[in-house]
Amino acid sequence: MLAITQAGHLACSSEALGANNRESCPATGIPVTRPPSTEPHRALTLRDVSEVSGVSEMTVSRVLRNRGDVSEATRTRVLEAARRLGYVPNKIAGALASQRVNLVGVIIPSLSNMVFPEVLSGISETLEDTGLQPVVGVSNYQGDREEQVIYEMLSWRPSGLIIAGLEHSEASRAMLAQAGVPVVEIMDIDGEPVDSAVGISHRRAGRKMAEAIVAAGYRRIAFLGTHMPTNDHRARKRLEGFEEALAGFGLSVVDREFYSGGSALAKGREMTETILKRTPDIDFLYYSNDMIGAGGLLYCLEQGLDVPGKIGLAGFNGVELLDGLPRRLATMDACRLETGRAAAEIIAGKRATGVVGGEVVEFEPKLQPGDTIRKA
Amino acid sequence: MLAITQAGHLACSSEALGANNRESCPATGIPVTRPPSTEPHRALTLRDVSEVSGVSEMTVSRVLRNRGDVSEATRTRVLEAARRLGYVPNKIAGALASQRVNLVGVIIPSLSNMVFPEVLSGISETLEDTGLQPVVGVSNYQGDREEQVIYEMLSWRPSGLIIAGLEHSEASRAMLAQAGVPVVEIMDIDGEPVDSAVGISHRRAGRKMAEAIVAAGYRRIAFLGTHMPTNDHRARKRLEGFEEALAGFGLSVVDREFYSGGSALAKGREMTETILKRTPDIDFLYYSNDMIGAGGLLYCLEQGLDVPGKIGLAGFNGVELLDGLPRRLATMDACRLETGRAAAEIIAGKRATGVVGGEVVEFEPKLQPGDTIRKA
DNA sequence: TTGAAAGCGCTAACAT
DNA sequence: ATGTTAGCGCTTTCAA
Repeated sequence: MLAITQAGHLACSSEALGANNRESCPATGIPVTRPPSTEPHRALTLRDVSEVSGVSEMTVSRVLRNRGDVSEATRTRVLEAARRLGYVPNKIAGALASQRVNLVGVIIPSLSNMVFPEVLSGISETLEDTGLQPVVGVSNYQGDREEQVIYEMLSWRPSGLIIAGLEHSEASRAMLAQAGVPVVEIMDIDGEPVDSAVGISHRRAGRKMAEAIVAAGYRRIAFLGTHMPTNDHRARKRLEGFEEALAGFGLSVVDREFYSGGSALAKGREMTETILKRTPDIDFLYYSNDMIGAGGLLYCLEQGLDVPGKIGLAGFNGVELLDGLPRRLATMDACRLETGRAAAEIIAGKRATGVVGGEVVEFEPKLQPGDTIRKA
Repeated sequence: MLAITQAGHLACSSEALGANNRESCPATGIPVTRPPSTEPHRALTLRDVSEVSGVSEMTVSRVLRNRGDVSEATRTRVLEAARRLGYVPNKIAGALASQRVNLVGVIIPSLSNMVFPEVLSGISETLEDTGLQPVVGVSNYQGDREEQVIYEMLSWRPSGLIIAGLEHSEASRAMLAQAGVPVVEIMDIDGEPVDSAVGISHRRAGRKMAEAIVAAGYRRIAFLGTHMPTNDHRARKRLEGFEEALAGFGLSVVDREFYSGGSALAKGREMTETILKRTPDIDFLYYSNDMIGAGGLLYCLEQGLDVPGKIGLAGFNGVELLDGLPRRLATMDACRLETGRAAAEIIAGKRATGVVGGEVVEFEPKLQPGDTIRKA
């Protein structure tokens, strides 16, 4: 099942050894100066470029950063030398000296849920032309892990921090508050941000969906979602808003089913089968995400159920995937791309500002009725 | 659609200023307490902790890194002081002084294709207990962008670099070769790695699939995939291997269809419809990825086609998603998790080794026949 | 337009 | 077990 080949080749190129060590690649059999294996790799410094180009380190530094006035002649010579040597500046030293770091920490719970990579895309897209670089940390939905990641990131003194959610341990909140750089909490605005926040109100999203469902005439409504003891605050808030709105209509969720782990599509099928067998008169299935909703939809269609006539379905997130299903699942867009963009803009715009201000950007989740909810 | 609230609070606490927030007015020498609002945030240093705890900076440093012998009493006092102040070490300074950086650069083409986040999971899982931290860079399938990202990453002097693919610009290869740290090229081993490589042979994967298809008795075989002018080398190699093997049986691909962009599931449907209308006697559809394959499968089932009797289908990647489909699409596992793990192990195991060795780890892609290919 | 000196905050190496 | 000294490679500041 697993084959391992030991190639044991030497990554050797004459250029790799720098200008000041003439030697040949061992493979060719031509005499060499140094045995490569004993040569500890020494990274090039400004000094090397300085010596080769014949100008001071300071001038080399200026050229490489496009700072200050440098004569065209000098500029050319320096760039040429740097290129020839393959010089790569040491940002660690640069950052220490300048007290400036072009890194933005981004902390998300997971990479397996497409929702987060999508927000990331928005962030990285917006950061692209600001000279800032996102650095991603993953907390695995664990508070203590999140704490570690925050600590780790702050120790690199980034220009800003973007972090998913508003719920963090006390220690985490303390670190964020003291960070001295803009902090943007994303994907949820139902709560008290440490600094800035960008996202949608999940309570509101839940409420809106409930209103749409009731308006369409459904009454025996069930909820299906992830098992969310403490972790998935956003799903919990959505459910809270959902039930709150139902209560306003004198209704409540007639049954519910939870899962954790596994293929969401398959789980959606199973849960749907389970809940419909247990409570056959359900006329609407509200899923906490689109993938389980899609699984449920496939199940219902296979069973020949009348969707959306006898039974309606809705998910949450607005994932692109839904486009190819036999029927378009009703869902609600979580504005992930916009959220990522706005968060990045806050960080980018705040650079070099001493004052830490708080800004809350709320996006309005849009209902996408699809084909699985009756027209009102 | 978009609401913005300005909260404008100041993230300022007396603790943040450290123990020495009492200072003298330069002019009069009379002690004053500074108004917090005008206080530009100054990050705490070892020195602050040293002063508060009453031991030297060096000892504080030792405690914080668990290095060397420190008395339990001192240890406690230092930790207490650090905790109270909310001290977060400056890794930039630490890295510069120690010449060691616990970062591993990971460069992938995209985050939108779940394949890459999955490899990332394998990497980050394995790195977790090594003290190393992955830093992710995205190249958007663009060679020049990749070059920039490599440059940017190397300028932080990471302990290693993991990069998708074997095809890079000349400048990129030069940088990688000179990096002086282990470099692992992943997800493809058909080519000449700069240093180490981990992944599967896509040529071989294509060949294997062709053999399985022919063995099952299919003869009118079509290919559907991404439009791959220069970018998707892995898909290209797969197709090459596929056609090569077909040729061995005296067969060739009878039709082909390409797409780019959009929802893969929806595209899979469209392409399948198109190609089947154009060439009705096709008896096998080989897709370059599972998502378009799933779309095609849904289409075929809706059309009432006899799958796998009259027409067979296969995808590539072995994505978990397939589990919930009406029928399990035949596919080939690309060993993404294992690839991520092995790459991370190479980096972790090589730390502090001066020698640059090359190691090639090949995984064997496994055919998952599913329910869309006839039993031979 | 260019150069010299003085750190940035930490750790290695060497005292004590 | 703890402290002292001398940088790490760069940029800031000031001088020429």
